[in-house]
Parts: sequence; C-alpha cells; structure tokens
Amino acid sequence: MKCHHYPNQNGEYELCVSKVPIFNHLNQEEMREIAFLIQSRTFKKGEVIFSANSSLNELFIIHTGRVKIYRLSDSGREQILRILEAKEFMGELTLFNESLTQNYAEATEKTEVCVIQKSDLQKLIVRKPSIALKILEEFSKRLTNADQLIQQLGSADVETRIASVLIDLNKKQNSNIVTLPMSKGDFASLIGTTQETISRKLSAFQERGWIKLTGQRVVSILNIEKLISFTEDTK
Amino acid sequence: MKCHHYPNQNGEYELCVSKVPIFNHLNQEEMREIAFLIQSRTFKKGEVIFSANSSLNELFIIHTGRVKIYRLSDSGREQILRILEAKEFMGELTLFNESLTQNYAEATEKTEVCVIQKSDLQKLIVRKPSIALKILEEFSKRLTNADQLIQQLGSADVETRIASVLIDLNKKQNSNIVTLPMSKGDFASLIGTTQETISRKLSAFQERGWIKLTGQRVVSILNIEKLISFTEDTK
DNA sequence: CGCGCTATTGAATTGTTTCAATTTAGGTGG
DNA sequence: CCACCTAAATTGAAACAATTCAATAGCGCG
Repeated sequence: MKCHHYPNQNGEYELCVSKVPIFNHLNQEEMREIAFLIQSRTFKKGEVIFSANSSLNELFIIHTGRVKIYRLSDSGREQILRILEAKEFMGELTLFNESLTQNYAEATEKTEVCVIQKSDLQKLIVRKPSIALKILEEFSKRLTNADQLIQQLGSADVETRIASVLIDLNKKQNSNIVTLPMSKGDFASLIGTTQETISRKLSAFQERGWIKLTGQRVVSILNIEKLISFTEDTK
Repeated sequence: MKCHHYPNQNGEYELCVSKVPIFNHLNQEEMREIAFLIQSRTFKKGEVIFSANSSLNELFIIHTGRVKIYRLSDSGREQILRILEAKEFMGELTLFNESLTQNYAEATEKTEVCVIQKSDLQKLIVRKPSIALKILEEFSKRLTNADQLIQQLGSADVETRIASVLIDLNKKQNSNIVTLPMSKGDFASLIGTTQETISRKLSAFQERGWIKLTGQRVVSILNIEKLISFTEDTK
C-alpha cells in the first residue's frame, strides 16, 4: 500500500475533493481546505482495504479503481454486497453507527483512494450540512440497490438474476457489448450462486442466441428483448 | 383509512413528534411547530399504505402498529424487505431520490401513522440539519440490516436463516419465549422461502429439542446455544 | 362457538450445488 | 512479440436442498 499526503507538488491535491459528489458542490476555498485533511493511498489488486471487526476511523473515497464490499459467513462463504467504483465512498457505516463493521473491502483492481478521518468529516458536516445531504442521497441510492438485490436473491431463480444483471449493465454501459465489472467468480458471489452455475446459465443464453460470450468478461447482447421478457416470465 | 389533523382537542398532538428519533431531540418550541405540519392516519390490518410506481409526496412515521415493506416480482412473488415498527419511518427513499418507489407498504396490524409532507420536511431539514443526521443514523442502520439480509439470502441455507432470525428475536426481545412479529407466511417471504419450508424446519428444530412451538406465533427457545452453533457450522 | 385463515404434512419434481477433471484466457517475462 | 504459466472458466455426473401442489389439521378472531 502506497501512501502520501495531499497536496503534492503539481497541484494534484484537488483531484478527489473536486470530483466526488460529497464535496464537489462546495466552493474553491472550501475544497482547498478539505484537501488538506485528505490523504491518498494506493492498493494493489487483491489487497484488503479494511476487514470485519475493525472500528474504522476513516472514510475512504475511491478515486480510481474498483472495490468489492463483502461479508464472510462462518462457513467461509463470501457474499459480495456491492461493487464500488470511482467517486463512491466506503467505511461510512461506522460514521453514524458506533459499532464495528462486519464488512470486508478488497480492491479488485489497482485502486487509489482518498482517506479522510472520521473526526474531520464529522466536524465538516457540522459546518457544511450540505455534505450530509449528499451522503443521504448516496445512502438512499444504496438502500434502493440493496433492496433490489434482496428481492432478486429472495425471489428470483439464478437464471433470472443473471439476466437482470446483464440488462442492468446493458443500460448502464449503454452498449450491446457489455463488460462485466468483475470476474465471473465475483459475479457469482454477488448474486448468491457459484461460478459453475453462472457458466452453465450463460452458455444456455448463448445457445438460445440471446448473447455471445467473448473473452472472460465481455458479453455481446444479441437479443435484449428476449432477456427482458425472460425476467418477466411467470415461472 | 381514518384521517385527522393535529393538534386535536386533548393535547395529543405531540405524540408522534415528541417520540420519534428524527424529531425528539428538538426543543419544545420546535416540536410544537412541527406538530402543526403533521397529520395522523389510521390503517387497518391488510390496508396498503403506498404502492410501487407512485411518487410519494410524504414521509410516514409509525406511531403504533407494524408495516411490512415489500416488492412484487413480475411473477407475483412477494419479497419482504423489512418490517417497520413504532418510531420508524417510510417513504424516505423518494425524498433524496427523484424517482418512483418500487416498494409496497402494507399494515400487518392496525397501524397509526403520522404523515408529513416531503416539501415541509425538506424545509425543516434546511433549518435544522440535526434532523438530517438522525435520518442518516437510521439509514445507516437500515443499510446494515439490508446487508445482513443479503448475506443470509445469498449464502446461507434456509435452516440457517431461520435459526438466525430466532437468535435475533431472542436477543431483541430478551426472552426465551419469542413472539414472531409477523405471520409465518410473512416470515417466509422475508427470508426468501415458503410457508411450507418454514413449517418443516421449525418442526425439525422442535424434534431436536431446540425449540418448542406454542400457538401460531410463539416459539420457546429451549437451547439457544445449539441454535447458535448450528448457524456457525461449516456445512 | 364456528368459520376462515393459517399452518402442517406428504410425495414427487426441480433447480442448484458439489466435486473433480479439463480447457481456456490472458498477463508476465524472456 | 511469442511462449509460457497461472488463474479463471467450463463441463459432466451425482447428490441434495427446497419448492410445488394437494390434502388435512388447527388456531384464534369475531
């Protein structure tokens, strides 16, 4: 893990602050001030950023890269809760909840994060309540996503869950050639199934001519309508 | 649905405001002011408070009773996301998210709610940012609960999920005689299984001597340690 | 006290997992 | 830039957990 303080010599210090939604609505002066409270850290693919049972004293904001947030069950099974990308933050739950986190965070690719101390952020929020509103917005979005995942895990079969993810990615990436933001193994962990089942179901979609698999993470969507109507079928 | 405005003749108007976490930290004067913005409504068991695809213009705070928040899949299957009880609120997601809600809310018993207009609440938050912090706390708790449910649904078998709920209730109600806060059917919908399976698994626990079923919603926990170690088993 | 909703139980069926054996992809280093 | 090597993905077959549908039993509300 590399680590350095903002600001650095070439004025890069505003990178995080000026780009992330929770701060970028502030004025120049305010952002400059926050930049001094921020540290930068870099994690390699596979490095753990924080673990369960730790009391986090900092909020991490992703600058570049990707992080998976997951839990481990007693049996050792990993359940991914969400994948975070640039501009999103993590470590927030212990900000408003005293307790220890139960989550793990691991970089799934080279990832640069900006770190701000919990105590510094708390002081900032008091002075600039608009920051709290931005966090509320993000929480709101996450809760909606979590609710959707709960619905999928609780009441859709694996094939439907996979189709739903493809449809979401198709919409989000606005392209028929979709790149999975994670390995198939992580994909499996996210939707509560196994790598093997994912493989089988994707092959089945391919055989039906709805998709075409290219490489490990690329899926060409040939017939989005079929995929959609599949998720809507009463089964 | 009954409906009346606060304040009523016998000074009951502060009931909701003075008790719920999002307002009760304010001073008397402020609470009195808020009380004038609040309406009371009563729902019978089974009544729908709001439905998917509606743009909610209000926040509902539960005064008495219980509400299930759920989604319906295209196939008509109901997935409960959470059960709300006194002092909790609902309709919050459209406060910070423009879009339509995808959730349903239904009273599972006679329920009294306090209603505040979204626009009124937004004005209040600007004047009293501490309200936003209370909402953040609640969101944080909900996100943690949602994460836990995701983990359970995604990586634990049904028996383990049921045992976990019993353990949680035992802790929350602080008694070995636990009352389910919902019907077994709703219990099934919450943990993503069927009534029949719940029945079978509870019977199995009873046969092993870990619990004793009394009536429809009462479970005596005879051996909490066995239940706990069961959830921790590598299976 | 009776009716209706809620829960139970049985048996067949299905979807998914598991474990093991291969195959493939794609990053790394020469 | 190619060959290699490892991590990732695929495929098969057996085993299993949970669902479904249907029929019965029982609680508890009015």
